[in-house]
Amino acid sequence: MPFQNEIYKSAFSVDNVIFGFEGQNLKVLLIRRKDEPFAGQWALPGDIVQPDRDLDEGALHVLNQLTGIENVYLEQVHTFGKVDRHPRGRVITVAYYSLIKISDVTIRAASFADKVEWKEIRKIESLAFDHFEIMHACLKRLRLNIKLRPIGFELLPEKFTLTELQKLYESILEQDLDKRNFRKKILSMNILKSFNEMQQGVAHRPAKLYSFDAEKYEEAKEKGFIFEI
Amino acid sequence: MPFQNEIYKSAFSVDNVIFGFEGQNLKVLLIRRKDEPFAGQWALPGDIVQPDRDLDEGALHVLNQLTGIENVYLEQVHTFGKVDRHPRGRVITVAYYSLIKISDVTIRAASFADKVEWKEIRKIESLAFDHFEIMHACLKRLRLNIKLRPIGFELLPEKFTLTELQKLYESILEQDLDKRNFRKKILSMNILKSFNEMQQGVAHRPAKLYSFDAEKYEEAKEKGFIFEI
DNA sequence: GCAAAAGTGTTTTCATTACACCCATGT
DNA sequence: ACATGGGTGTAATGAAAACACTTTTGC
Repeated sequence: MPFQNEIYKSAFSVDNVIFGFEGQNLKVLLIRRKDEPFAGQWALPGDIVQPDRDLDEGALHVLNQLTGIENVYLEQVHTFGKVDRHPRGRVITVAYYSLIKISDVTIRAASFADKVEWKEIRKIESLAFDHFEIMHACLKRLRLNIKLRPIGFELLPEKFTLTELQKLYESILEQDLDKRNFRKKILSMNILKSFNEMQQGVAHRPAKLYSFDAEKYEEAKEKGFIFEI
Repeated sequence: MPFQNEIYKSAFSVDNVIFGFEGQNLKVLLIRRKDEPFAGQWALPGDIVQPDRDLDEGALHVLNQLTGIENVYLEQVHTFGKVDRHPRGRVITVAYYSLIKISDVTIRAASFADKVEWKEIRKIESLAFDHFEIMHACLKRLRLNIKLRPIGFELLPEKFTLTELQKLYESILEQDLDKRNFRKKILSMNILKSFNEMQQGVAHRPAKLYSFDAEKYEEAKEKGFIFEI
């Protein structure tokens, strides 16, 4: 086998596009690389896959190192394997995205990163390796999935207002939605539970708080309900 | 590192689910394995990825070896990497599917296969490794994509009748479609060209022949047309 | 009392569904 | 002449889109 004795001999890695939502903006968790190649540049968090670790576990491990959290929505998107995508040799990478609630985590630097930060996705202009392309492939997939599965809630705090949910959809889909139609549609699905609890300390009429009701959703699904925005 | 000195030490491969359509049935091209493990069993055609070959090329190479053809619709679906998916060590495999016109090709055995055959997808009950699962992941993806992109034509001869097209959709989606509504929808898209040519030698009124007009489709797409069945 | 976002229904428009009979050909 | 699939239109239904004003709070 070729490359038998090289460190970077055909290796595979996982990269994880970690999405979060804050202040009406979709964000991505990036690291600043400590080492060459691309030292000092922003990149997606990723890691070489250990021979005794499943791919999904590898992606979760990366996330766990940066945030300490364990249970998150994770989805495999695509595998990038161009021969020359890594300057040091053949590295095939499996791209994942995760959805997390920014307010629930505190990020911390990891061994492979010098700095870790949430970046607004719309302001990112380039990344190390082919990570910019990877990020966009994941965003594209997220756009598709968020319309067909109730995963948007993964990005919001446990309790949220309907307007927050709408803003989330608008920022991911990059299109404005009609307030009345959006609320009508979501509420008619019957997959939210509401509380007798209101938003606090806002300088306007406070909004009602809701949360996603996974049980109701499962029941509805049994009966043939199909989520669609 | 485990598997350090074995041939199968962390390797990656591609597997290609090659779909074809014949006699109102969706089929898949399978090989019968010559060697252990799983010698004598049916499996998806696949190969180890050479270090100097892109993943897509790897998938096309497999197809080319079995059929001799080169230009086909190819799509990456998912990467399977469970630690124990291969009995001889860690092998991560990238799954693709291809769509080909059965009538255009003659299949031939390849070095790694003892026999190569088109099998009706509905009659396949098990495959070597985790190939059954892989095949179904690809079928699921095909079902999704065929509704959103004009790729069904890849499975039909250059010229086809509307009923053939409908049967193709019905067999992939596993649901019956209304003849009048189907024709209305397809024809209203304006992405087919028709010929003054009819089906020959059938014991009923001969049907008109159509083919997919890629140019018209591209033009329509520019103007915002979105294919959807 | 003013600014700011919450909350709420009705009408119009368009796409989807359901449905049945005559036509052209081979045997 | 009969069997077989080809070809065609209209009405009913339901989902999506468009649209504007009143309410509640903090300051």
